[in-house]
Amino acid sequence: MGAARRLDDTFAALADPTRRGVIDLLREQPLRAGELAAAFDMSPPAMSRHLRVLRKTGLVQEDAVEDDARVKLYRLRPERFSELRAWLDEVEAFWGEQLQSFKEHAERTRAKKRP
Amino acid sequence: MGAARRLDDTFAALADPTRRGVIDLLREQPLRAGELAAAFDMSPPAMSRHLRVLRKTGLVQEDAVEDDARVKLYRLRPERFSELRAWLDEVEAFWGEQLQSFKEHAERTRAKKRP
DNA sequence: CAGATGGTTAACGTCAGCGTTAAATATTGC
DNA sequence: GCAATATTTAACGCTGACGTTAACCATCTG
Repeated sequence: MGAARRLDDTFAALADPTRRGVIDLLREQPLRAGELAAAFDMSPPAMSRHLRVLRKTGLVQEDAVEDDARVKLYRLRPERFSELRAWLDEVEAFWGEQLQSFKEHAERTRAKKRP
Repeated sequence: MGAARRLDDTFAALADPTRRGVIDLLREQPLRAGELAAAFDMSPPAMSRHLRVLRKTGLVQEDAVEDDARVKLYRLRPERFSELRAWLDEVEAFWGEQLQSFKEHAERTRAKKRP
């Protein structure tokens, strides 16, 4: 149940193009909150909330930088992506049975109509 | 660009728990629109719209059943899931470089402050 | 200490998504 | 032809997400 709720949040997080864009940028290098806001021509508060969403789902993580305590450096976190991959694997595990099931359902329906 | 838009829709489609539930059921066997509505204790119109969303993203496909032209049988369509997997692969391709990039960014920041 | 800088929270408006019921469309079977 | 069945479309209300600006907190710097 907890896992399902987390998947909800994960997919919702990824549904937003800005957030997917953020992930795309962080793929190459960690970036500061302000740099990300600028990259998407967006107000800092708006980006801040996107980052909160990504943090909450665990897709992203904020690190401090030793020189300046005001700066938050954001980077990706692999674990949650693995979870997503696990879901995909589970769904795709059943392709082979689809055709067979289709035939079975046809049988089932026909049987109901002609008992 | 078209692909990005489609990813938007795909993730948005999967963000809804009902629609993920539908996919979960269809994984085992194709089902009728009415059967799906009943399975989630939901009005037929509500389910109909969920199915429209899933159809639009191509995650699901509607087939006719030869006996009764009123009935629409829904089943999964593997192709779009592959597309999702491709996105995941792309994102995950860069894990190895993360640590290195982190160091580089630290350098970059420090250099800016002490030129 | 005063001002500037980096970031987040608060308050507000707008728009899109989800559910419901009522109506419409198409098909079946007597 | 006419009632029943399967599904979709239409119209309505509500709630939640996203963006903006203003205010707030912490930290750095001269």
